[in-house]
Amino acid sequence: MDRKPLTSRQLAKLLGVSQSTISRTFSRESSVSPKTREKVLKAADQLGYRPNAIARILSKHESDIVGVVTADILSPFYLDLLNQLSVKMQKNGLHPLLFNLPAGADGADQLDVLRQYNVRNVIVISGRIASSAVAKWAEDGRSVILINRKMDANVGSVRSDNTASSKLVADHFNDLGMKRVAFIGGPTGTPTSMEREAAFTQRVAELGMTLCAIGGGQEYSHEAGVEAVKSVIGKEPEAIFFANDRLAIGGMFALRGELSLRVPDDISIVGFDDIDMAAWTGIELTTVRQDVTAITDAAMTLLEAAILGQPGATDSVEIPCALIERKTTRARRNSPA
Amino acid sequence: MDRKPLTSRQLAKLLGVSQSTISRTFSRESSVSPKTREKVLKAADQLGYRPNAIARILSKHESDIVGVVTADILSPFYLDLLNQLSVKMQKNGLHPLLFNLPAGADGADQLDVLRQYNVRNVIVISGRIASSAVAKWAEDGRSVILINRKMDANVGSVRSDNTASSKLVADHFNDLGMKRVAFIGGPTGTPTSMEREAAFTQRVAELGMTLCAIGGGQEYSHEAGVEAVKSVIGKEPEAIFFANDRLAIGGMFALRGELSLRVPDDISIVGFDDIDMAAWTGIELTTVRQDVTAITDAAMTLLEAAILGQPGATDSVEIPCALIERKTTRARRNSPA
DNA sequence: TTGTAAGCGTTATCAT
DNA sequence: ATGATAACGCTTACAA
Repeated sequence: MDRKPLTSRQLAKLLGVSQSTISRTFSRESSVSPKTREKVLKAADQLGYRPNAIARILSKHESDIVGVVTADILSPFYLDLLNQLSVKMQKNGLHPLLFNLPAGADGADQLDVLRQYNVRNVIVISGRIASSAVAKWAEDGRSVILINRKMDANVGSVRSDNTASSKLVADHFNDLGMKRVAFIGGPTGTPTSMEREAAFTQRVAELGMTLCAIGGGQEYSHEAGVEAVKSVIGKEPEAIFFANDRLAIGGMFALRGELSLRVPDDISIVGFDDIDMAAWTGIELTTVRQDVTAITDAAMTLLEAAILGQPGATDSVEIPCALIERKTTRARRNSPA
Repeated sequence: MDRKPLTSRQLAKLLGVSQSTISRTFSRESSVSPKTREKVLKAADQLGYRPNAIARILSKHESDIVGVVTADILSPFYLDLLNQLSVKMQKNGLHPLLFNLPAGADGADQLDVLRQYNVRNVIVISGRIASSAVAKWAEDGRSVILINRKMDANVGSVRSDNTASSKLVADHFNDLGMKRVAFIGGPTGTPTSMEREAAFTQRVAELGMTLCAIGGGQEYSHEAGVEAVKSVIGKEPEAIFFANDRLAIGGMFALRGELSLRVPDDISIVGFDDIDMAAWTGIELTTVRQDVTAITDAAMTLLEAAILGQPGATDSVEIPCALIERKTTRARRNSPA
């Protein structure tokens, strides 16, 4: 019923103090006598007074709203990321204004809107946003933090270490005695997928295994995994590394179903991400775990630096991944290993 | 580099018009001559002027920010919901400010924050927010739209029709010639799960089948599905209805794996939601589809009504669900059907 | 149609 | 430590 919230001016009048006194008791380091501060705080609490955030933003030119730009949040991995990010932001008094890029959008419009809201800091989870838009944003004194994406521009980024972890997979296959291995990638041209492929390929060669096939190139979807496996199975790989878990699980189902092969007895497979499904009874996929907690923690650190104007805000941090061995890899049959 | 965005006052001076003229050309139905309007628009475009949203909100007391309160967005179903909701909001010039309730939060604080931002409209996806907080919000002239949740208070809601669709499942089992069926629910006390159970139970009785077991009561998780199936299998049900797809898929894996039963040859199962996994090769779960598109469309309709102050904003709309028959149900063995 | 001026609810800079 | 008062960038009567 109290349609109009109390303003600082009204509260001030009620307490017989000046409006600035109210303002001061609600801003950090300001000079108010403990006595009046307490009086104000108590009255505010009783009457339900809250400083108006919009007015504060207008006056201070800085808001505690943080733009979060995403696109195609299909994967549970992104969900997890968004989840953790949003609770951590809240814990720090920051509020995520969400922008989900529709098909075809390059993010420039969205950043424009953010600018209208006096937002200075943005976290980008989507790979689809245009570099030029990001660069322009960063140029006029605003900050952007890229997740799992790299850019030359002067922006912060936090990414999983695709290179080291993909080598881990090659090493694992080698330990298992594999000779012929395959890679199944995500959409052609995706930096992430390309990095994983390059590192895996290189390490495979170093170890003297042969990369007998490369598949994928479509979407990061279950069905793409199914199809890719079929296109690759003719080359008789003993082990397949998939660019993510969805592909891998699709591949596993195709292998066990239509192709009548046993995983891991006949063929080993490894995914990437460690989405929660990967651990499920009946799936138990060996995979590379992206440390979402570490990623979001790092992102928050960069964000805090950006807000405080500290130098670290444009750091580029790389988060190590771990190989989680579950039940889809096994030593090669007839292998001495 | 242009750290300070152009203001309407500066633009006005540049064009030799008054500041209000600028304001007027950017507000809907205002009296500006076509000539000056065009002049202003052109200059604004060239110089990159954008009206400052924060100042507008402060002045107009209404913002195009919409609060979105969620919790435990684990399920792909919620992901889909959030995804669609966010793109549809954007399409209407609305911006979702995301609040992800941390464990133990009842949402009151989050609504308080929203109030500080002059936001009037909130969409609640979480079942965890306290009714009292919602009621209080609705009372002081603000609107809330509940998704898949019902409340007595004067608030809008859009929900899937749990009752009718659960009966559909019972009918399906009956058509298949089943005699003994079971239900596996979500967390005890969850309204959604209770509704599904009640309707299913009632219809099962009406059709003369026997409900031989009720399981679940833990989380909506894969592992809970695995465990629940084990606890229920002793009663020898011929078909099981799960309160959601995650449970059902967990149950299916347990059935096919540890329990060595064939699905659907030995036992039929049906889920709820129709998350994308349900359609995957190798899963192909028969399930009740929640029409996320219809749900989000309805939510947007309510939202628009709320914004325009129209009466429909507190409607309670129910969205029908469809039974999607895939490969986890089959006529009972030795059944005449 | 256009301009003037008074808010909107803060913060910040002065005095006192 | 506290109180005036001028921004902040807009919207909106009211006047011209």
